[in-house]
Amino acid sequence: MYELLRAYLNKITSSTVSDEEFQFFEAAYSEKKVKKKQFLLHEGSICRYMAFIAKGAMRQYTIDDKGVEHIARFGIEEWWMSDRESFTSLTPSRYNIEAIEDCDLLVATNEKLILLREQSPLFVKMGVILDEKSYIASQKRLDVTISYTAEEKVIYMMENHPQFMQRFPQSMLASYLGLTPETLSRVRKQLLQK
Amino acid sequence: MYELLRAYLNKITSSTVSDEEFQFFEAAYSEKKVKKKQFLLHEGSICRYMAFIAKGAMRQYTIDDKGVEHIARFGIEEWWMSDRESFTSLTPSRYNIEAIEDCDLLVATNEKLILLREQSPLFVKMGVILDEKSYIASQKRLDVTISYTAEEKVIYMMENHPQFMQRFPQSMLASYLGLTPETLSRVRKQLLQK
DNA sequence: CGATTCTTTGAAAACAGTCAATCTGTGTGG
DNA sequence: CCACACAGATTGACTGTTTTCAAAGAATCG
Repeated sequence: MYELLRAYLNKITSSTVSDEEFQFFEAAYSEKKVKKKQFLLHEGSICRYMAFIAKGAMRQYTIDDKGVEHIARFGIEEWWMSDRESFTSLTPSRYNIEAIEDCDLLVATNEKLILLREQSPLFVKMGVILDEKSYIASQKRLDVTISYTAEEKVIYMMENHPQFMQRFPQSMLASYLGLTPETLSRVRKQLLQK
Repeated sequence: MYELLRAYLNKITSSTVSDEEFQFFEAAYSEKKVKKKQFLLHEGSICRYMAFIAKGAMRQYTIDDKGVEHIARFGIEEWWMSDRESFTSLTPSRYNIEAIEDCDLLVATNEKLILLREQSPLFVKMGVILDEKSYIASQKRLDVTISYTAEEKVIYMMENHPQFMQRFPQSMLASYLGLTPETLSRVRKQLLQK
């Protein structure tokens, strides 16, 4: 499991982490399994873990006043899951993080990461790169959400996140795109006929 | 002008920056004025500056295939403007950054900031805090955009960004919210009648 | 196999968008 | 300083897309 993290670290930082430096990662992260339909985080509690998905699929979502779920993000292999606000500032989270499939995770607490940040320059580098990637991704998603029609959203999803289309139920994909499940179903049908 | 940045730095990091450390900031940032309707960044060119708005108002936007403008963000006093992707990776930007009012800016190039990052721990701290804030803000905006009706969006805007409502033209506010100017106008009228 | 959950389909209603005309306010040049 | 021009905002009528509600069909799980 740690080898997956190691390979990911090398890939994302375009470096080769030494055995010595990677030992700090092994000390910081521990293995955790979360079964399908179980939660890594519940709304109202503090997010204790920053989790690296070695295997499986998860979703992070809120529930609004009307009881409607809104999916903030999906995660699959090689993605990170956490409510960063809650994680770093130790405040109660408004998000739920749920396993959609059985998951193998590598998790670290905030204290461990503070230590790791001092021990490993590559960890710091990874953090900067990830921040930037997630910022760019959320800008793009905002753009899509604001300006695309239902059909354009679905096409965008199929082209840019085909993995998601296969692994998450339609109703969740619809919520992610800001559509109703019925609309998503109809748009898919139309697109298949072309 | 530098005093504004200094006060901001103290506020955001909950610290008091020493004269010594702040000298590095003064060396890194230089003053720049941008007049109303002029651009800090044009689509297709590389974003050379990370700008702190000391005075004025700006917007950052893209133009899509159909020629429609989409506003990614607004900025007023004490906000930062830049296309971070272009700025750090020196790639051509797809954004425009335009002054909506005459602006007084403090700008730094990427090289200067790399240096500043080594000189000033407070600058690094500020960077982490800003990343987090902007990430949280964009998650929230995504939520609003996906799940709110036109009326809810306008109410959200009035409650959370009243400064924007006053300083930016309706058409731009509409674009920011993913509405047409007509719809924004109608919703405002309805709300005033209540 | 039965029960539950998810997806699809249909019809009607609500919502926001489009197009076009009018109104308002601001700034500019005569 | 006034009058005109221009851009932005409002209003109305209409259109089209998406949602809502309800029911039937398919898939999944114990």
